[in-house]
Amino acid sequence: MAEVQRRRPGETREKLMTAALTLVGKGRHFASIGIREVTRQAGVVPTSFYRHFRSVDDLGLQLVDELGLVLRRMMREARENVLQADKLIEESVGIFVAHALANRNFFMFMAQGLAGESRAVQEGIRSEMRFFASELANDLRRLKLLEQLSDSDLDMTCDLVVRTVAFSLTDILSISPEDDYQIEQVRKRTTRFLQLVLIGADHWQSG
Amino acid sequence: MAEVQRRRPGETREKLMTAALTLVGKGRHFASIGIREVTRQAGVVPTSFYRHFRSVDDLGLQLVDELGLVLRRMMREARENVLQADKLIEESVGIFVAHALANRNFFMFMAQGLAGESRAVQEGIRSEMRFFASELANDLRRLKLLEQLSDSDLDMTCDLVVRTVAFSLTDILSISPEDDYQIEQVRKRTTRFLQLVLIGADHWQSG
DNA sequence: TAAGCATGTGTACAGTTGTTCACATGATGT
DNA sequence: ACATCATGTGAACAACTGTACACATGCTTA
Repeated sequence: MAEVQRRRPGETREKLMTAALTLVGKGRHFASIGIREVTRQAGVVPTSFYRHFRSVDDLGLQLVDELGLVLRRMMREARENVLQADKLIEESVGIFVAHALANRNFFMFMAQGLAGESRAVQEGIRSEMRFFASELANDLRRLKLLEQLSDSDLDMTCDLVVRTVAFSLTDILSISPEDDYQIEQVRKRTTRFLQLVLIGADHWQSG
Repeated sequence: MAEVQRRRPGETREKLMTAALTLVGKGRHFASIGIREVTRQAGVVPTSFYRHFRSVDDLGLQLVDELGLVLRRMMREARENVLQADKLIEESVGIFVAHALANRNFFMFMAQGLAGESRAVQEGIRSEMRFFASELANDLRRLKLLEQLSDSDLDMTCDLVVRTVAFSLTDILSISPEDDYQIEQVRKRTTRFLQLVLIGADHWQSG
């Protein structure tokens, strides 16, 4: 009676997750999305939702995990492409902006989640940011940059860097993706922000 | 038949706005709040809502205006209390944290709105932040601080300061208001962030 | 082959939603 | 005094919501 279901396992699960992201990308806020809405967007019957998620918040939590993967991919690319230290900031910001544009929906979800309504999602994203910051600290040590800073001062600096970049996210996402000029403006401004921060770190407790 | 209505004009309007803020303070996200929910919280019949607002988004817009007043009060207090330049950052951060705790719901609304679903609210909050940054730039000029910076570099610096503080907001709001220890931690960290930024600005284009 | 499991479907239902309508009240201006 | 206005009320509606249930399908393992 029903359709033939020659589908690979987890297909509907994926459809539901991308459906949620699609809705977010369309401007809806994650906190205002309902089960029926997601299933409708995914082209699936409402009941199917419960086969994979306990609630929309649960789906959000699993999205955070995938967000982690996206961030890790981004870090890897940055590490492969940023070779000389003098262009480090510009290159990194460029890669970040590119990823933000390529995974717009994911990053929108992230920006929303920071002040979202699910405490768990909030904590998940926060934890991803901490991880990102600590990896950044490792990289700086490896590149022998800011060597005079203590571990805790370096951590603070990286924390500030990650925050600054994260805030730029809201700038990028509020711009139409085709508006190259404005994107370029944000890229430049973010680069200057980070330069300012790193100059500050360089003179920290020594000026 | 109905109750006697010896009420001053705009009373229900206020009740509705504080009701919305109360819901936000209870952890709900503004984007997921409905008309009936607000009116229920305000102890008013649903129809009354339309007497004052076109929609929940409209109410949000008017909340942004009031948020502006809160921010201006905060600025005034900072200007009155911060006299000597050497304690400027610590004092300002202290005042900010105090206001964030005192007007928790308002600031939660602000944090949510930055990545919210109403483009208009988003733009409103962004504009408040710009205003705040430009006022800060004025103050720094008046206090003869960072004099060597060009106007545009000073603007950038102030922008970064405001962003950093705004991000700290999400830290503060994710902490229980009674957890004095954690609040103190955030205060210290934010202070160090700003010191880092200002040191960077001090050496900008000169190191 | 048969049993069990994961996955998907259709129907159903009670509760909630946004919105409209006709009406009641007190204040205001002429 | 009287008409008008701003504000508040209650009842009603169709549309939508989350969730439960019984059932169908194909895959896996024995």
